[in-house]
Amino acid sequence: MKILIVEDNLDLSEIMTRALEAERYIVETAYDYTSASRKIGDYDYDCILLDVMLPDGSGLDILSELKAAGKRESVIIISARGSIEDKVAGLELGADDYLAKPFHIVELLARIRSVIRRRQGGTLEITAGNVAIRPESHTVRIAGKDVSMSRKEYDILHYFLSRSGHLIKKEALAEAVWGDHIDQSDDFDFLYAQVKNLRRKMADAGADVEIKSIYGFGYKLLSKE
Amino acid sequence: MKILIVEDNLDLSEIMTRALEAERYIVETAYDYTSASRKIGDYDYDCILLDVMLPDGSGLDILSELKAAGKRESVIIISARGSIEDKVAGLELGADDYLAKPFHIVELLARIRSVIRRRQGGTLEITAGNVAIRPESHTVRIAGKDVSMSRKEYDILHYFLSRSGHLIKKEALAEAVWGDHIDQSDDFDFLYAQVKNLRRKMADAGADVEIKSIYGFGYKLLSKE
DNA sequence: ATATACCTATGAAAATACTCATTGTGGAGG
DNA sequence: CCTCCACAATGAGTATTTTCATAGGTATAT
Repeated sequence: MKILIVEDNLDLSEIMTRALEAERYIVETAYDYTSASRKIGDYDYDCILLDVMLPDGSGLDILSELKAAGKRESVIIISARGSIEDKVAGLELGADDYLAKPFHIVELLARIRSVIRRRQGGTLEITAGNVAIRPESHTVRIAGKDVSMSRKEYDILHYFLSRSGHLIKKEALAEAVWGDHIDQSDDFDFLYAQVKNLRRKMADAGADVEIKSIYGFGYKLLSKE
Repeated sequence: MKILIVEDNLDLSEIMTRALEAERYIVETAYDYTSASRKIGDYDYDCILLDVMLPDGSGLDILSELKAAGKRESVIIISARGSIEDKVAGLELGADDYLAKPFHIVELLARIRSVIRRRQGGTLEITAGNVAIRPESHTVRIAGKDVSMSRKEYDILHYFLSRSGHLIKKEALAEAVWGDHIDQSDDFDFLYAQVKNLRRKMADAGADVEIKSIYGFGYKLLSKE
């Protein structure tokens, strides 16, 4: 279980880190909006602890970005001022829980456990148009029908769905799906081949979104027409 | 480029983090021996900045573990006492560079660049017996001859070589090579199949080490007879 | 407009990876 | 020592992934 702590108060951040590591979570930390945003883009976490007040921005903006990107991380908002506005705003933006400072570490641990448990039970879907994948079951539905996908096809579709509408660079996609086995000298034939198959499967199944090519960069998942 | 900072002084750690992130490195931090050791086991970094004095152990022990595991991370030792012993001990244990506190951030950045540059040039090998792989070129040599390996075979061999002589659990191997696509309900047929092929290739090529089965657990790479 | 260079797409062949059914093997308990 | 059962290995069949040769597109410069 991988947790990201976004908190600019170093003392508090350290206390939380130690407590969570003692519980065998894998912990990473970010101290400001910028680095938090980058880390969330670069990695997948199971849970994010999000301070609202950051030196260079609001934690709530990170939350919006996250949801806009269709990412599935659970988020617990942590706010210094026990203010109702933050709580409401946070939960409306899709946060999973809220915790006001100061709090007891055991309280935090309990919330994390509960949030993670809830998430695993919930039939979480990532969707765009009539295309949906369920990471829990590794399953794809298009236009209401289950469609079988190979592993690479699934991985690519997952990557597209979690960044629906955004520009997806070939290099980033390759890195995400194929890992570090990519020589820069390589061409992207292996990628083209998979994208071709994925496109065909999506079209055959009647998907109302499609993988557009962006010349010189990569792809973008957009609704048809 | 992913860098791990192992440093118990939070102020210093934060300063370094900000400076490195500004240079577009991906930064993670650990504040003690235990969590550093775990993170190094769980992830691959390009460079590790290692403080010698940690609350619960010595950074030099982390260095030894790293080398024992055959991992290829570059390490820069950072020591508070500008002591000669630490420097000598660190470099003897295979550290790539040494930096005494206090230091200027630019100095640190220069060292990191140099260490990473050097590493990319160097023809690093991981070996056991007459079997060697060169991660840079994704190449395997057995008994002096290049042997071609498929991707999975290479990955498995890499995992074995970096843990030569140690017990390797099936679950850990599967996790490392296949990633998260493993249902616990699954059997390990896919793994058996790959191990079989790898064994045959190694034997055919005349390797003097072999993959032993450890009943109920997994495997171990040992010299023949 | 046209040429050009560079991207991207495609089908088919080749290589690789996985599954399944079956056989072999190690070790605990009788 | 034998039996049994879970674990591990195997070969063959199937599916997936990659490579290769070739063709089709897109932007830029002429």
